[in-house]
Amino acid sequence: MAPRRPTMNDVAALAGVSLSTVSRVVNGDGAVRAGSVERVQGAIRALGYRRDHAASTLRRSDRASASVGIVFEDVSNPFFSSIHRGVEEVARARGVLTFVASSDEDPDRERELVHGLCARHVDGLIIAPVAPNHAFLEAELEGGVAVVFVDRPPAAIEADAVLIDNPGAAAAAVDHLVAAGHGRIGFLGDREALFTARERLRGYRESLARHGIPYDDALVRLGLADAGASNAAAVELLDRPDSPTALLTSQNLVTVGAVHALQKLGRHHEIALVGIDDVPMADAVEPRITVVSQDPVALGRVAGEVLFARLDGEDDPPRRVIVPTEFVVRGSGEIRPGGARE
Amino acid sequence: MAPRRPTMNDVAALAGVSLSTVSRVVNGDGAVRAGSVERVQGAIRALGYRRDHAASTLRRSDRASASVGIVFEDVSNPFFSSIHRGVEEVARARGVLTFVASSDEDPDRERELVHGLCARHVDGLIIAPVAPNHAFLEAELEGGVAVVFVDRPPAAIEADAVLIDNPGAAAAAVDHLVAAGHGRIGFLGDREALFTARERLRGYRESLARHGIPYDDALVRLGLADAGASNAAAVELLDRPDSPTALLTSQNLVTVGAVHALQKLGRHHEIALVGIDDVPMADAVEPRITVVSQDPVALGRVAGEVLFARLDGEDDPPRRVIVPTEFVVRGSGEIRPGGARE
DNA sequence: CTGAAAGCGCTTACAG
DNA sequence: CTGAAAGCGCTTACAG
Repeated sequence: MAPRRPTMNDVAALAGVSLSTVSRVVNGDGAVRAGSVERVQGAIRALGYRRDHAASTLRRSDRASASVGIVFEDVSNPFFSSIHRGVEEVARARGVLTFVASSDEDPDRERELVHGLCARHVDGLIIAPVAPNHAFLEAELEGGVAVVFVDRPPAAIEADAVLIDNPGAAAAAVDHLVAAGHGRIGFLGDREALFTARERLRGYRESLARHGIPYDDALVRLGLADAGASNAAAVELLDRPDSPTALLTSQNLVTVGAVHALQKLGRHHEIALVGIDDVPMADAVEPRITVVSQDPVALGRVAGEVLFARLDGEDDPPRRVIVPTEFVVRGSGEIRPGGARE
Repeated sequence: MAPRRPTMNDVAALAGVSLSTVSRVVNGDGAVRAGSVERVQGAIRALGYRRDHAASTLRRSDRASASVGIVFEDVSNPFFSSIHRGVEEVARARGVLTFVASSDEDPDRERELVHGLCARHVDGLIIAPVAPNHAFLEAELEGGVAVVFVDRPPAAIEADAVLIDNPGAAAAAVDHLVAAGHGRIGFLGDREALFTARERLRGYRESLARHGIPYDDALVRLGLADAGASNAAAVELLDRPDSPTALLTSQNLVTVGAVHALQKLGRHHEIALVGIDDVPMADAVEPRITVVSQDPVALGRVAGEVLFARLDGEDDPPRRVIVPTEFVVRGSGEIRPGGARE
């Protein structure tokens, strides 16, 4: 069977020094004679020794495991995998590895994942939260893990959060459509249980109000969790009397569904559309899709930086960091009522 | 500061039993009196105790940590994040958590990641390899980690691999284009250093040969690592005298770049295109994109199943599992030479 | 059914 | 500069 991996003891024996000395060399602890260092390093090479990180973590005073956990709704959603990428960039610079898991929007599963991750001694946690209450994190925080929320703030607990200006993004989209002459602007949104969905809806309403346009429930469809649901909702909405001349889609999958619906109906040159979140191939579609784009890699990078700042001992009160969005004009948002191009 | 997390000793003290008994209860080891079980469970609840997984791993005989490591080229590439999703699905059913990291196509980094993961005691590894040689894994394999390769086979080492039929996918695309009447079929491919790129090119050549079409270097562009490079290559290729009437794009980012190029040139209704790998929004583009689609979630699921079978003790010789692809006819691949639709 | 003791691979005072 | 010893939180024989 497997010939046991070499341990520090094996290295010590081969180098003819004590375990302590090997530990000092491995950790670069300085106070070791040059000759001993060489003998130890020779033994390490000869045996192919590598430190057992888990054992090291167990014993060392700071308990740092050089790993962090990330909990998303769905790791295969490009929005989240890009956030992961951003976190990884800053983690890598510190030799930190990342666990990544999907909550599938199940609060119970989110909690289980957090506990599983903490049981594996992650130094910190980055969470795109779904649970309505994160008080269960209190114990972990006291245990020393750092936690940063991303995309959505925590509920019932104080912690750092890295967000975009959700109402602002929706309002910018409405402003843009109003400027193009639209008065009947439909809103296709995700489930209201989600913070981002609620906040974007709020921005939509507030911007309408500022423009003196009455809010009309008949133009709003919520609870769209995937492209299929969005597609169906768009078809239904556009089939009604007094249907909207423009659509605001609140999220990338919702945008994809609405674009499909417009293509299917042959009304993609007639109905204006502005999405929140960029979508892949947005500039290969006809018309090209105007969006308020987030930079998910930047979101992840900032979340990672905030997390590591905490791990480095920063102890300011919890803060909210807002990562800027960008308005990307491409064509679909510049269609005037009736189908003319600006 | 942080009030130390409760340990098994704290539970034992509160429950008035020994450490061993607590361990038996926590591990469901059976042979404990019902009354003791209750007292221990009460203490666990009262203290909010949760087992330290890392310490448990260190001591237990099988050394299982209930975590696996995944190494991809780039975690934010949807192809890979979908594979991750598939792995996660089977891992979740076993309470296993996944580390995920990007090699960025750097063999050195791939090796470092593997070592970092093994130092953190992963039970197994799933790798989409970039290194030209994986002999460095030998030591880890002997140390007991299971390794499964996905998307590309290992080099210089025997291990399980989960792949698609790459030459077959490319050949199917060529067959389809030839059937539509094309004789000059361009090939846009990724770097030849990649197994998949080489194998798809081979399938392209073999299919041309079967159809009696001479291979022409002037129609082939390789080394396209991203959409931008592919875009530029397509523009350049189509600008030449005797340019192709159809394109075979060997990978999702390459397809995206080529689609952009065709749109930009206004030749998307004239030049046929078949891609390998599906792309997002493929059916929202005009014409809709015909592809040989892989199922990356299935790739990940199968890789996970093979990995866990090994961890369960299966010791057949290393095997290759081929996950089927699907030919998805959507429009772009059915354009005839000269631009007519089939 | 239960407990005392050893030990997983490492780090960290403590002496020298 | 170096080593012997204790101990991180747990599991696992071994006795009883």
